[in-house]
Amino acid sequence: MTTPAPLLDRLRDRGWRVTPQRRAVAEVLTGEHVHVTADEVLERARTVIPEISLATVYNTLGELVAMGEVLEVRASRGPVRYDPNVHTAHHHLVCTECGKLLDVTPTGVENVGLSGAEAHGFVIDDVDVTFRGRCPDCA
Amino acid sequence: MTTPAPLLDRLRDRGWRVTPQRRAVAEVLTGEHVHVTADEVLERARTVIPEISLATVYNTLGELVAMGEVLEVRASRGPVRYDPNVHTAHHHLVCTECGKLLDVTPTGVENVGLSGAEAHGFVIDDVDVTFRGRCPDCA
DNA sequence: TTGAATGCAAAGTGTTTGCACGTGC
DNA sequence: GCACGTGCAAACACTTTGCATTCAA
Repeated sequence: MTTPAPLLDRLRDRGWRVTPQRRAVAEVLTGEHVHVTADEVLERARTVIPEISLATVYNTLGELVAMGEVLEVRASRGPVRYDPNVHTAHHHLVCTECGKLLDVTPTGVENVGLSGAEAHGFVIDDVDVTFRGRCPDCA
Repeated sequence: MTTPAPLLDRLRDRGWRVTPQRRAVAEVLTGEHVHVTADEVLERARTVIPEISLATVYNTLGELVAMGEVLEVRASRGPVRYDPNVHTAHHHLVCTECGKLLDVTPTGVENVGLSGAEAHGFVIDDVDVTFRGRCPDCA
């Protein structure tokens, strides 16, 4: 139905052992769902593999994050959200009241970076820009 | 020894009931300690009020955050850090390996903002910019 | 005096881990 | 076949909560 996840191919190439569970998690993330929690991934993966466990979901998500295929997004409260949209630069807008989370791509922030001296010797992997406020419903 | 916390005055003006515990927490945050955890605040506050409880520390920190006097900083793992430096615009640099946390004030990022349309009707309170990477020790 | 703040401990939430069993390569 | 992945449940780290007691104003 959806596109046949090139994600899985990439993972196999990296030596990933492809199991039904991992495939299910990858498929959930390949869909259009933008910011899912581990529980939501579990719930959706269960429609394909009813016996998949939360531990496996966490394991898999953790590996995907480590491989740079998925981004962790933490709002002020509540569980971590996983964002499979790593290939389009974007930032986040989060409601401190209800936790609503939106993508934003403000103009003029794309080139946020650190000069050599400012990096304090760090190897920078990524920059996370989060706008906090209250959404129309909560304000 | 340090400056006599105008923070407390500000809080009293806002109708805060000033208790020894709250004073102790405020004093910890008035010091030069940049990014403290709730436990560290407890530990330091105990040197003044040995019987202060963790619950009170959390209560007080939560109120200070709600009042905008303290900022919450969440690294990838571990407990929330509290940053009393709200009056100088700055961003954070965090090591994804060991959790080390540094302040940075990169040039050219000060005016990060959202245009009306981009805000999606949100009332923006603040912007949080976090650079993630590995520190010299971990890289 | 009196409502707000405190301390304690128990409950909660989200995530990680240990280990026996199962399975992709 | 064997190392790696899985499911389960218990452990875990951090934070919040309920309630009787204390105390700042």
